[in-house]
Amino acid sequence: MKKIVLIEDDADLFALLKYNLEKEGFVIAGSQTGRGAIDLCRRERPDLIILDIMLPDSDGLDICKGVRNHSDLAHVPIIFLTARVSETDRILGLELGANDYIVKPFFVRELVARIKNQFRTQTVPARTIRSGALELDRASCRVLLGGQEVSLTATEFRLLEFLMSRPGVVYSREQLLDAVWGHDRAVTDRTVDVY
Amino acid sequence: MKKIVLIEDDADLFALLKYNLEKEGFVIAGSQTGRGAIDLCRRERPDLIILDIMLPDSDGLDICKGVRNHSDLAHVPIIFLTARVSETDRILGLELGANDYIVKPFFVRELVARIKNQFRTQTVPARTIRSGALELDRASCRVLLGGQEVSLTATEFRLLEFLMSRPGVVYSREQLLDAVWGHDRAVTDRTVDVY
DNA sequence: CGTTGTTGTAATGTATCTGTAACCGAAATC
DNA sequence: GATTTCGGTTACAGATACATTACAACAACG
Repeated sequence: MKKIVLIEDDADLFALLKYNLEKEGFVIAGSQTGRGAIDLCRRERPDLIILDIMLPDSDGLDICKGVRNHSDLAHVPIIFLTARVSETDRILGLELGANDYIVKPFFVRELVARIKNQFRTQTVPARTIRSGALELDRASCRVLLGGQEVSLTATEFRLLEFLMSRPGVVYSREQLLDAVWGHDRAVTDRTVDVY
Repeated sequence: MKKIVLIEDDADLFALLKYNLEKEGFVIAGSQTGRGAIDLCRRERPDLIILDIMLPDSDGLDICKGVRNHSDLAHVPIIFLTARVSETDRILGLELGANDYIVKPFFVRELVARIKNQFRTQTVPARTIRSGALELDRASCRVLLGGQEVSLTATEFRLLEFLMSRPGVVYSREQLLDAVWGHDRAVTDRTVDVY
């Protein structure tokens, strides 16, 4: 199930979108203010973000930048809602990293089509990751060391997958807990040491 | 070996794609102009066509139409390259017959994945799948174990078919429910365990 | 050189997960 | 209308994965 964070200050539009997107089977977390939007995304780990550009308390583009600066969120597709065609140039400015936009007023059906399109166009992660004699197969959830299968538990596998997919990158215990154990964990950081 | 015709006017991108696709084992014939693209395809009889939408001398969509009007080429899958998300609507316009598209800039890996996906979805699924002593016949919906027929219920068969057609791949209960039971299921995930 | 804080590892208790049998309702079949 | 079959749920027991803790080794610091 794909999770979407929706940032839109207009209460009516917010409700309309939430209702329709949930009917489509998406899980919606949302906020009607820009303040705290990034924290919301960090907590919710959405698969996609829908962002109104004009917010009373902040600029959607700033939120976009903030999201992109977060290593965990940098890859999450963002679709902008904008009231003016004239803004679209700003939106698609390369380094901002918007993936798509839609101009108000729009048909919900079209937004849904664009959302699905984002999910479809996302890059497929490689099936196997290699590092020296170590080989990890995402599809079969198996790990080979020098051709020999290594038996791992689910958590061990997830941790190894996370690390191997970001070779050479150093993470704190906190970050590893967030990434592998999830945000709603109730786990000491010493657990990471053990694993 | 699959042959691909590549129509892309940007010389750098053309060379990059040609290099990478050949490394993937595809045979590449190509042109950096739209003029004569259809004749090229008629000569080369490719298994797939990659087509830039914006060409200096012609519109990729016209080439697409031309290809589709040729009985020999009508069935060849076409993947579009486009610079703008906003063009995707035009591309997917039904009667044009594009099979897929990818928005620039893209990862070569993703294009390769889409190409393979085209080839994969084209192939007719085998009538029987085998795994060790187990043999599943899609047409007759029968399963043999060591030549001996095994009596399965419909749901059991669908589940086994799903798993056997993707040997070695691990799925969560959630995924299996989606695949075998359908999205509008009203079923506990423990049901998967039982099956 | 002693103290303090940090990290690796094995042991441990527990909570969760998983396999299986029994059960139940609905639909199909006789 | 009775019976069978199928699909789904539930209960229970056994397995094991998980988080924690304790302890030892080590590093850091004064």
